[in-house]
Amino acid sequence: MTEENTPENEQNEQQQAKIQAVRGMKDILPADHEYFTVVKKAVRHRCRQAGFRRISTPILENREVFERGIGDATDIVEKEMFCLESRSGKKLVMKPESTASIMRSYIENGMSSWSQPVKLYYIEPHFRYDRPQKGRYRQFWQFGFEVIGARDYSIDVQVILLSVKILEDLGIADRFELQINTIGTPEVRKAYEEALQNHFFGRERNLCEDCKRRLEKNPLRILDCKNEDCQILASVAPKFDDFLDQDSKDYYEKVKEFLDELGIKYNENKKLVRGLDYYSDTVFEFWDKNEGAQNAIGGGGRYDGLAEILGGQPTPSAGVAFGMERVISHLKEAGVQPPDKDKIHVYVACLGDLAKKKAVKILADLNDRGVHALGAMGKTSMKAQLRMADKFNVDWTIILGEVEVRENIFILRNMERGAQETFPLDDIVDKIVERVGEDNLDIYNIGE
RNA sequence: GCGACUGUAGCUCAGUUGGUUAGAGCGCCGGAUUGUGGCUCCGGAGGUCGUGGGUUCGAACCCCAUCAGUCGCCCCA
Repeated sequence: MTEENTPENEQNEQQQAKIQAVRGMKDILPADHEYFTVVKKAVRHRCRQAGFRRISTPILENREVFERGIGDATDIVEKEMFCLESRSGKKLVMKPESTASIMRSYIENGMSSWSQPVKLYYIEPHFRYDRPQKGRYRQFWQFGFEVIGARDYSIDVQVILLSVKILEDLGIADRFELQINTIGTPEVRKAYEEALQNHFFGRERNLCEDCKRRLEKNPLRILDCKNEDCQILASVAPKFDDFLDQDSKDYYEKVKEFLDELGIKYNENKKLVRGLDYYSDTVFEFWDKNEGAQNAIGGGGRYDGLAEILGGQPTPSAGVAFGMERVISHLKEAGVQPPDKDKIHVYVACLGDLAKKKAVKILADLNDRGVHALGAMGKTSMKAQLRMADKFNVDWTIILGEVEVRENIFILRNMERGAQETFPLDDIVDKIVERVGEDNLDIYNIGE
């Protein structure tokens, strides 16, 4: 006997190694989807009301879209992108966010010829090669909306308002604090960045490693660094307010004025600098009141310069994005219960093959009329089938045995009371619809 | 990318100073007189002790590596 043929090895061959999900990737199970559905509906509802139309961009983009759009010194581009290469050697990336993709699409599809501004919303998966943690996955969903092709503080405010409305609809608005700031126009920012660089040049040794790197490409973010030495140096750096031009100041004042008018509370945060380069003027984030900047659930702002960076005409725009998983974890913490749309109304229990044949037809007829019905799922005994009916928490169980089939009748059992009635089999669909109630039927018509 | 902690059935966890066939609760499947759920009782299935090496007469337990998760940093949704 050779070693390969021992019983032990045969067993090993049969038992395949378990395969697990890729790091940072999570299954969305039915129970999770109930929450996703709630969020998606809230988003769609509010976006449609405000005249937004849905867009989806491909998961794969050319790497340039984000290197140029987000900025190649940002953490997202430097170390958080899922990069891959096409067979012909093209540098591709799984989109880490949607704004740059949507702007690419806007330019490519000639949306500048649509009525301006173009209002778009999205609910899409995104990918970041980051270290997984709670509320931080390598594949995660974001919803967001963009108003492309107009510069008007009322737009910035409406974007914020829409965000607040969705959070209110979901019942979690009071868990967050809106942080706002202005980072000026691209021109002002550039001048300020140069002044900052001049300030920090020669004092690099006092900066942390990250900031030394930032100094070259994105000095603005040194101000946001949490390192103590960096903060000390930053505190004596040129003040942004001295560089901010009157137009941006007025713009920012108007944003605040309009927010006040709408009764939207906010916290002015001079240190708020978003991690994506394309922002200008208004920036904002929604922070967890308990955790602060940690795991912000959403953020956005104005990005007037993005279109040009991506090779389009000057196209001032503003938008916002939210993390679905983070929103959902707040829904769960807040005890928000999603409605049970998967509720089963009727279970069909059958005995014998003839009854089973009838049951399959009855199930199809009930489904057609909008009744959520289950049955004929491999259980044979009446006990097992009723137990299953109970597991699904149905209101009614149809009992169809050999006797009933022969006599062309069926038994209808009220599961809560345990009472049973007998009816002619021919009336079964109407009878069930009557008991379930027209209002509870699940009917979908295209075009309605 | 850095640091710390964790990893035993589908889930939540026991598992004594390393010592024979690894346990519980819940869940799942089935039974408790002939075709009837929930409660109760009884029974059953299900575990390469994350994975791979090493130390040892002997490892779920000790060591190393690796994978995954959680927390913190960084950053963001």
